[in-house]
Amino acid sequence: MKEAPEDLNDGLSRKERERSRHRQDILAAGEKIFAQKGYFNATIEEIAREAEFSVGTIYNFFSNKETLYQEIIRSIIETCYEDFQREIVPEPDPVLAVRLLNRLRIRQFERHQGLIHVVLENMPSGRFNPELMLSPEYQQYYESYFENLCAICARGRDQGIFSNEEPLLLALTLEGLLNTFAAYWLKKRAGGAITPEHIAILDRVTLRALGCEVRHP
Amino acid sequence: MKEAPEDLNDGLSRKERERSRHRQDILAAGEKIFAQKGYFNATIEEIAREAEFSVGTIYNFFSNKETLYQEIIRSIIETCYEDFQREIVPEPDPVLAVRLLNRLRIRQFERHQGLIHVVLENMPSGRFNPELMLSPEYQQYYESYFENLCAICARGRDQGIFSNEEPLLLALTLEGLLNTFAAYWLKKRAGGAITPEHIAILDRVTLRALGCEVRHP
Amino acid sequence: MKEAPEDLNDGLSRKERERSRHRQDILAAGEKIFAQKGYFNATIEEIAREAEFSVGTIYNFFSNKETLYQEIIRSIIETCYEDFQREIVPEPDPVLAVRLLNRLRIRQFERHQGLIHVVLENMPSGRFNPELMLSPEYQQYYESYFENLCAICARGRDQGIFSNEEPLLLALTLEGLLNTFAAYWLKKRAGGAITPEHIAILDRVTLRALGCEVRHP
Amino acid sequence: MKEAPEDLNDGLSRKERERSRHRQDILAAGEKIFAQKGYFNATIEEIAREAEFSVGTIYNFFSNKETLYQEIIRSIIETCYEDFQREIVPEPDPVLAVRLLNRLRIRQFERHQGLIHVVLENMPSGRFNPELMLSPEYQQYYESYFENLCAICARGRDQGIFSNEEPLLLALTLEGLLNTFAAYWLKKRAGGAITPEHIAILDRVTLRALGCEVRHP
DNA sequence: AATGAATGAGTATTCATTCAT
DNA sequence: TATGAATGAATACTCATTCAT
Repeated sequence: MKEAPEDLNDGLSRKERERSRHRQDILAAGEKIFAQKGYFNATIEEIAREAEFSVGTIYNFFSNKETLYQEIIRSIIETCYEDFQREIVPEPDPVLAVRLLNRLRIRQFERHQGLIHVVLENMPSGRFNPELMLSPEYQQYYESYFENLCAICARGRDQGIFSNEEPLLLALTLEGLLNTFAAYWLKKRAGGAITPEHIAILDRVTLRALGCEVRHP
Repeated sequence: MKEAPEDLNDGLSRKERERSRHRQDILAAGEKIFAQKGYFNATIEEIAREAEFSVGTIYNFFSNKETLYQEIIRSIIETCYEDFQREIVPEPDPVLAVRLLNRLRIRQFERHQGLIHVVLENMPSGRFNPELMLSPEYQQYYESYFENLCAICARGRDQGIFSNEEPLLLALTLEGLLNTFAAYWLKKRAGGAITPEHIAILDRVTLRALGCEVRHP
Repeated sequence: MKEAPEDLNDGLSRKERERSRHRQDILAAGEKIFAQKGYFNATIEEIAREAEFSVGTIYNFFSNKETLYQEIIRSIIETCYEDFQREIVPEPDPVLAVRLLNRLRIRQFERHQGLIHVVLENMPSGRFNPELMLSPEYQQYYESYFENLCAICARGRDQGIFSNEEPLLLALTLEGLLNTFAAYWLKKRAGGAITPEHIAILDRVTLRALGCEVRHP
Repeated sequence: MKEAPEDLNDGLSRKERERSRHRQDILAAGEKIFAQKGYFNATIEEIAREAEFSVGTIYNFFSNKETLYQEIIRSIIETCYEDFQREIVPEPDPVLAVRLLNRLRIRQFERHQGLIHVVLENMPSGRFNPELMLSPEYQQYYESYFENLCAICARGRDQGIFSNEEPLLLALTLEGLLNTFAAYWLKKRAGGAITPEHIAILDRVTLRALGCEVRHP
């Protein structure tokens, strides 16, 4: 009878579910430590301690430090990407899409604090950083993301709402402002969170930069 | 009379000049290797090889790897800062100042490729990166830079040329666009340099984002 | 029932006992190499080779060379101190106590050959040696040792057996003679061990110096 | 005319005298630094700084660090030996000779503080120290010193003043007490020097240990 | 002779990775 | 599977010694 509810768990046995949970624990511990210390200053031992596993167990799940790191980043990228696909892409109104993206990005910055810069630096619009080695397979996410972002901008432009510019330029504009303001506020905030006022500013700034006159700011 | 030619060399003796040159050579080698590999993957031995000195000589000039790195970054920051003070700050016309800044930043990106991200991430508008440890003394450059940038934006706003926004927001806008576009073009370029067309786009995008209607640049 | 045999091993598991044995092996190897070469000429690599472990393993047990050295010296000091407390202190007869101390010290010299000088030079009666850095925590052993030694001398004096001198002076006298003769014989001996004749001489010399007339020892 | 006085300078030219003086300066600087830090922690650079010469100049006078050290120790040994030959050996009265030796040794301890232990550890009665490598040529000084010391003790014994023991044992006794008390007082003294009272104690202790009854202590 | 910059062999230490239990 | 002790390659850093000026 104990086995019955497993049908609800993606068809995984108890063993499999446990293994999957352990894997998640290690990823979470890794994200925490890498975010605190950076890739080179983090040690497997410390991650193991944080995950409450032994060093050897880490290696039962991930073949080496590099792989563990890439998996963590991959999961961040995937989560960010999926959020974008789910929350932003289906929105037909370009202005609303931008507003939603502003909110989403702020959330992503807040949630992934110490590692978001790795995601952003590997974007086409991110600064080249020789230390941050992302395997090329992540490129597909970035390309798809940018295509969708361009599509939104193209729609805005074609509807005469945004400037009559190449969509890619509009997308870069959006990215640049979004990331710069979010980074600035998160660095400055002394314990305080991002407020609705911040969001309002971000909406105003991004929309104006896209060439869209904003009424009541 | 032996002393005469020295008057032209900052009053330095040949020995002193040679020492200064060697120091520069090491800094140049360090910049090259750190830019290629990043701080942690660069080794003193490789830097020494690049500089055509022995390992020990590196340590005669810099007390450790960290110090060498900080000195390299410091010199980049200082150079960037001085260029800004000399070329941009004295310009009374806000629009022209922005155009000049666009050109300057592109040059800085091109010149310092692999390390410019360290400078930018330590700006108030840069992303938090636990790996990029700059000693707090550089803060003064950043503060002064931002103050000047805000002053330019304030002038533009007060003259009714830029949007009626807080100068700090205008400055962040400018920074965000500048760095995003420069990074994008430098990552994409397949050997090709930044062209005047790129600069024209940058002028158009930044000025529009600042709220300034541009006719035909 | 599996637990039964462990009760006989200080309650340590096999793993723990093995770890403890390895630690002892490293300490022994360290004592041997440090004794042969001295602190600065000994290398961790050589100690590791002697202990039949890798370099890294040494560092799993001791955080650095200095600590390893101090632990070795500490264990010698503790052993010497405990022997003294067990064998000498309880002896009520001052003359017999001195005789026993003579024998004990000779044994200690023989057993710790190359490192006994570190112990002795950190005694209040030892020569100042800037190279021999013992952490101050060992002071307590020395103080306690000297107090006990003084107590023995005081008893001998009060019983009219030793000279009517300050006990401290008697203790220093004893120390000086003990160490000087032991050192001399151990340096000179060409393979030969310390003989009963040597001990007899030591008894005669020390007791006479303490002011105690010896008949036929 | 300036050259005339040189006849009084061992027939050395000004050049030669200057060179000799520089050599002495380096030896003095070396003694100071080696005494402070010990052989391994002292650096040639620091000695050069103390001597107010460059590193290269040190090597013009001494072929390497080891040699410089040995020369310093040699000069201490020679000085100590010569003082002994001059002040103690000619004294016919054994008791007075011991008293004079006590005073001399205290002076030597005071003068050579940080390096006297090197001299003493290389005596036949000194503790074996693997770190202190004295070239075997110094052995002659030690042998001659001990022979003379034994001769004094033999005289005292033959005159019925000292115990009827082997002179070598008497000599070791003397050495042991002398060095132990001197070391103790020098370690303990809080700025205060060795006083006449200390000397009186030393006389009493050494003479009693040699079997010589002392009247008014 | 005096200088001090350059050299590079020598070593302590770290830490990702392995593997026997 | 989980463990954690053992491994050893990699590297920063030191400092005695050399040598061109």
